[in-house]
Amino acid sequence: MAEFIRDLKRTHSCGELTAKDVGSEVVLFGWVHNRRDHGGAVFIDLRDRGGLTQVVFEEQASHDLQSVAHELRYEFCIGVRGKVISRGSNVNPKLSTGEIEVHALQATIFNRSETPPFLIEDKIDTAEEKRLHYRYLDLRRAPLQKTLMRRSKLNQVTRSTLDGLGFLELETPYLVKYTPGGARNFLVPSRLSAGKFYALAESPQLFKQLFMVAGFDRYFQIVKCFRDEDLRLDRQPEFTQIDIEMSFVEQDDVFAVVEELVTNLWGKVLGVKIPKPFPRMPFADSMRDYGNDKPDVRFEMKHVDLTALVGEHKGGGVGMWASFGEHKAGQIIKALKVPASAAFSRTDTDKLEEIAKGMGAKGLARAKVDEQGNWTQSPMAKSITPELRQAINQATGAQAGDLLLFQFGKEAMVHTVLANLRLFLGKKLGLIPDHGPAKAEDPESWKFLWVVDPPLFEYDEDTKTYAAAHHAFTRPTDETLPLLETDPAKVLCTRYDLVLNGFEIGGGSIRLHDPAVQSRVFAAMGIEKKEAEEKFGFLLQALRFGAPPHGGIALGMDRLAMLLSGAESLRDVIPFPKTQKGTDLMTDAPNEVSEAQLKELHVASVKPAT
RNA sequence: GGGGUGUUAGUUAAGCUGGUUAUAACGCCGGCCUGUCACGCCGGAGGCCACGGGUUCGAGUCCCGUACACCCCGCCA
Repeated sequence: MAEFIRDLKRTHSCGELTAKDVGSEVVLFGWVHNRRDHGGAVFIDLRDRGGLTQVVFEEQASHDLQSVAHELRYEFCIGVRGKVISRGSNVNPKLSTGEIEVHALQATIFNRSETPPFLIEDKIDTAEEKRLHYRYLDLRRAPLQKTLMRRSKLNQVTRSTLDGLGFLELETPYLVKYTPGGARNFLVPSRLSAGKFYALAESPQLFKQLFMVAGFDRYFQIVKCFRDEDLRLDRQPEFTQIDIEMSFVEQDDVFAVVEELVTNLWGKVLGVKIPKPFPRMPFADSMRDYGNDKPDVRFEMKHVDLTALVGEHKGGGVGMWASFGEHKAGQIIKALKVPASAAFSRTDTDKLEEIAKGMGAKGLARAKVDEQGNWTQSPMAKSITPELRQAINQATGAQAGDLLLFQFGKEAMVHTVLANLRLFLGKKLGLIPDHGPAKAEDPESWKFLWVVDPPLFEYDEDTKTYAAAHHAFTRPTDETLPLLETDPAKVLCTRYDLVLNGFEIGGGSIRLHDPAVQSRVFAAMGIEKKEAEEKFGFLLQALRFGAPPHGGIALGMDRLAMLLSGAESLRDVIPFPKTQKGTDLMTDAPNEVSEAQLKELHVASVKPAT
C-alpha cells in the first residue's frame, strides 16, 4: 500500500480546495483542529497554516479507517488521502473550503498529541503567561500564523523595494565595542581576552556610517538590535530594525525613500493606498500641542499652554499658581479641555486624577465651566480672579459644560501626564480605538507624520551640561549652526522621527560628516578631544578621509508588523518574545551557568542576597 | 528604583460582611448518536485556593512578606 510522505506527497494545503476540485483525489497533511464523532460518520476539521478542510470518515469505511477515525483527538498530526466531494446545499460559509469536504480513503496518525493546555482557537482567554510557556502551541493559532506570514511579507516587500531603489543589503557585527551613553548594552564576556567584554550592538549606527565612508552609497539591513532596558508593551530587549543609510542626500531624499518603502508596504501587505508625501511637524509644535514627540494626530484635543498667561496675571489669586508670577525655568502650566459631550461623572474625573498621580502628578486640578463662564466643582473657583478665569476660558475655547484639566510643575512631568491623559481621553471618548487602526482598509485610519527639527542638545540638570539629545553625530541645521557657541540650547538638528498613530516607528538623521563642525559640537557638549577619540576614534578618523555627506533612518520592524496586523502588543508579532522581566517562559532563559563556565570566561558572579 | 492590577480543577472564571462537602463553563475519560461544523444526549474523574508567616475557635476570604505575570512612571530611539 502506498505510504504517506514516501509515496503520497501533499497535494494541497488545507485552505485551498474549492468546488473546482470536486472529484479529484488529494493528499492533505495537518493537525486535528476539531472532531465531531457521530458514531457512524466522523467529521474532522483538518488544519494547517493554509486553513481548515472538513474530512469525513464515512460509516461504510473500512474497519481500519474507522478505528483511526475514532482514535483522533485534538492536535493529532495526521495525513489523509481522500476524494473531494461537493457539500451540495450543506455549505459552511465560514470556511474558504466550505463548499467541499474530503471523504477519507486512507489515513495515518503521524503523531498523537497530549491534551493541549489550551484550545487552538482564534480567540482564547488563556493567560499570556500560559501561552508563552507553550509558545509553539500558541503559534499554531490562526491569528498568530497570519501575523507571522504577514511579517514574512513585510520582509520580502522591504527587500524588493529597497533592492529596486539600488540599496545593498550588507551586514554589520553584533559583537561590538562597548560605548557609554545611550541605551544600556548587554555585555558578553570575552574568553580570549581575559577581563574584557563585548557589547551586543544596540544598533548598527556607526558601522553603517562606515559603509558610507567606504563608498557603498546606499545600504540597508533587516537587523536585530539589543538593548538592556526595561520592557514595555512596545519594547523588547531584542528587536528588529529596517536600517537604512544613504550618501549624498539631504533630509528630503531620505524622506522620499522611506515614504516609497512605507507606502509600498501598506499597499502590498494591506492593499491600502497611503498618500505621499507625509505631513511634517516641528518638534517644538509637537511638544507644545501634544506634550511628546510622537503625537497621535488622529484626533485634536491639543494641550493649551497657560504658563505665560498665568504669569501675566501673577497666579490670578490661585494659591498653588502664585509662584508662576515670576517665570521659573523648567516650570510650566498647561490645560486640557474635555468637551461637554463627554458628560463626565465624579467617578470619571477621579479616575483621571488617579491616572495623573500614577504619572508622578501631585493631583489633577479641574474646573467645570458653566453658562456664564464661571467655574464650578473646582478648588480654584473661589480664589481665581475673574480676569484670569476669563482669559483661560478664552485660551482654551471653553464652552458651557466643558471640563478643564490643569497640570503644573516640571515641564517633563506636565507633558507626561497630559500626553497620557490625552490618549486615555481619546480612547474613552471613542475618538480613537483602544488599539490598532479604526479601519485597516481606510487610508484615513493611518496618520503618518514626520516630527522634525528637534533641539541638538538637552540640558542635563544633574550634570549641568548639554548632552546630545540623541547621538553625537547628528548635523545641526544650517540656520541654527551659528548659535552653537553662543546659545547651544537653541541649536536645532536635522533629526527626524516617523510617527504613526502615536507610535514612533522610525528615527534617523542627516549625519555630521564634516570633522570641523564635529569638533565644534563636541566642544559645545563639553567633550574633550581625548575622550571623543577614545569613544568614537575609529569613526572620527574615518570622517577625516573624505567622508561623503550622508544620512539615514532605522524603522522599527516589530512595530510596523504590530500596527500592520492590528496587534495589541509587540509580543504578538515576535515569534518568541520575552516577558516584562526579560525572561523566556518556555526555555527558562536566562539561567545559571556552572562555575567552570564562569572561570573560563574570567567572570565572577555575585548572587544577590535573598 | 517607584506606582497599580492579578494569581482558585487542564483552561477561563464565580466564591459578598471569615463558618465546616470550594461552584460553573469549556476541556478530559466512558457510553450513545450519519450530516455535524461552538454537533447533541447520558454518566464520571479532576483542587496543597501561587508560596511563607500572622490574626482567629475557625482563613480561598482579613493582615504582612516573597515569587511570578501584566500595565504605567523612571529608563529607553
